[in-house]
Formats: sequence, C-alpha cells, structure tokens
Amino acid sequence: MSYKDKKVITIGIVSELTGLSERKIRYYEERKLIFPERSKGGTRKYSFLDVERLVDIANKMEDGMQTFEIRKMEQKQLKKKEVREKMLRGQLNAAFNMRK
Amino acid sequence: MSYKDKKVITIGIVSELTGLSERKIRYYEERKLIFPERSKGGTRKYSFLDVERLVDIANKMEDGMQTFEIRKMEQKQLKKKEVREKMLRGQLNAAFNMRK
DNA sequence: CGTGTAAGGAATTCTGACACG
DNA sequence: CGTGTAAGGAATTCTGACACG
Repeated sequence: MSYKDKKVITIGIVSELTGLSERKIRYYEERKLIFPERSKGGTRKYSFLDVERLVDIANKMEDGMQTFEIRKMEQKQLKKKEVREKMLRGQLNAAFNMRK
Repeated sequence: MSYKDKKVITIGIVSELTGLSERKIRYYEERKLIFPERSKGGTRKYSFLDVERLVDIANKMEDGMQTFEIRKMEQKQLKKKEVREKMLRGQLNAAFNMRK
C-alpha cells in the first residue's frame, strides 16, 4: 500500500480536489462506484486513488454514461485484467516446466 | 508536487497515523516544526510528508531533544543541502566550460 | 518546557427526505 | 436517474486557559 491507496481524505477536501459536489460523491458511493472507509464516528475517508477514480467517473458522466454502465465497465476491465494475469501465469509456468 | 506533498489530511487522522496526540501535533506547529495549511474554515491540513516529519520529531523528542534543538538541527541540514547543491552546480559548470 | 484536560463555539459531516425532471 | 437543498443532529476541530512539573 502506497500513499495513493491510504484512505485519509475527508469528503470536503475530496470535493475541492475533484470539483464534484459532496452530494455527487456520496451518490456515486450509493451506486457502488466508490468505496470510502469510515472513521469511528462515521465520517468518510478517501484515498488519492479514489480521487482519481472520481475524476474518471465524472468524465464518463459528462459523456452521458449512466452509473450502472460505469459500474459494468469497471467490472469488465477487472475481468480482462484477471484473464491477462492468468495467462501470464500460465506462460511463466510453461517456461519453467521446459527447464526441467 | 506528488501526493506526498499535498496537504489533505485532517489532524484527527494524522493523530491516528502517527500515534501522537492532537495536542502534541498542534504544539509542534507552535514551535515551528511543522507547517500545515488551513481550510477556509480554519481546520488544519497536513501532507504525508508532514506525517513522516512528525514521526521523526517524535523520535527525537523521545531521545530527550528539545523542540528548539530539533528546529536548529533541521535548519542546519537545510543549509548543508544548499551548500551541497551549490557545489554540484559549480562542478557541472566547470565540466561544461572545459568542453568549449 | 511539554503535555493533558475541560470549556465553549464554530466548521464539518451524516442521514433521510422532498423536489425536479 | 442524477442532483440540489433545507433540517436536525452528531462528530470533528479550534482557541485560550489552567494545571503540573
């Protein structure tokens, strides 16, 4: 975990960093696009990665995409990534086996 | 400016990250060891670099150093760094001049 | 000098709801 | 569906001060 992934930023500052209203930021969480942590008291805590994600979400919203479409798109990309990694592992294994 | 230098963390979270009380953190600011920014409303905002600095300060305090000593020490190291950079620039210039 | 604490107030955040479209 | 807003309350932070050592 680098600094980028540490959940330490409160929503007001995230709002400033992204230019999005707090309302929007909370709504995108409701739609499962973003997953802040919580303090003991219940205040949301975001990472810089979350901030980047929010900017990306904002761009897609501007392009007329709907929240559920954005969610699906992210799932697809996650799946692609998994497949890619699985293949890579397979090739590494094959290469390793050839050596014996 | 990388993420490390962005002042985005509130004092409560800094307290958790460093293990220092908010009182101590504010006191080290009073003694000019740390320089948070402020929100419009007046709440302090720290960077990850500040968090690292605070941990370093805490270690020196544990070793019995006093705040003014820590401040002096940091000034000295800053000066050393400046001298080093000045010398480096001088050498680079010399090397460049030899080429013509 | 360095730090804890209680005090009162202000800034920040939270949730659930209503509104509009 | 996506977002603004007013509402009431709770969590967070701020300052200046007193205390102890």
